[in-house]
Amino acid sequence: MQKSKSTPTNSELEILTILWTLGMATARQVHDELVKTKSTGYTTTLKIIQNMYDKKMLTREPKGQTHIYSPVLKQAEVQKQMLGGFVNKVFMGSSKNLILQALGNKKPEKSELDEIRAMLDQLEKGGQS
Amino acid sequence: MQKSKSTPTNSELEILTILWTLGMATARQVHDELVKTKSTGYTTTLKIIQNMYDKKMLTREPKGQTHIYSPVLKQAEVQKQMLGGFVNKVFMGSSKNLILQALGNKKPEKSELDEIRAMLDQLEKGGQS
DNA sequence: GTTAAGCTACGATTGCTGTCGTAGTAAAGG
DNA sequence: CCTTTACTACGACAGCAATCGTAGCTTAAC
Repeated sequence: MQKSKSTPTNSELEILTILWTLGMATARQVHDELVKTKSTGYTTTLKIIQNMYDKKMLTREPKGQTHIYSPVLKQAEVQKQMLGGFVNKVFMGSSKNLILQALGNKKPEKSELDEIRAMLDQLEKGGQS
Repeated sequence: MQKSKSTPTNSELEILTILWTLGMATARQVHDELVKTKSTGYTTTLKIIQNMYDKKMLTREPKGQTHIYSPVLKQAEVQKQMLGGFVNKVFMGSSKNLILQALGNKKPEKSELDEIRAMLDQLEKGGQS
């Protein structure tokens, strides 16, 4: 019996991030990317990918004797869900405090500030809750 | 030999959050608060608090036959450190994307938008990178 | 003084994550 | 053919977080 939903673990997230940039990939390809940033064995990577497949976080199609994996969820969806949990746990549900803290931590580029301002404007214009 | 730093676990964070609002408290007081939001046994709470004490996340002073615990780190410090890790893991280091996502998720109050705007202004005025 | 209540401290246990070794299979080289 | 290489699938294990039971101590109650 395989587990259903839930939030990805750290290792799973690393693999998802790679898949989001590659679009789809074999376990070997993912592992080759992964090894650039951390030291780990191939079977470890494969095992986690298989777990993710069992959890239905990934789909796969056979290709020769191997498989090509693709993420089920879009990056933005996972980010949204994880951010929601994070703001609840760490910032007691206050997005505002999170944003202020994020701004204070490391100062963004001017162009990024402008983007954020544009978002604020759009929110305000766009109306209300 | 006890472990030193690191980021608090979920349960530890729940307890820290309670201690940040209470300032200081006995294990019993913390547990009474905790039980309002989750179902757990007293010894479980106590054990986690003791772990936190061993890890030096809390200080304590004896009071009668019990102890009064206080958090070592300020809430903002822990938030800052956890936010840093989170933005790296989930948003590939982009604070901007995190902020945009946070704004998009649930729209803040007008007053909060203003606060954020003020922060933006201050950042820009203050001058930086 | 004996019992009850409340607390601390100490294992023991469970579940999950990450780690890897190994067996088995299939293709590829010589 | 036989060996090497590359991949899958399975199982075992360690570390850690969380959970709780229990023993032992101290104070209050009767």
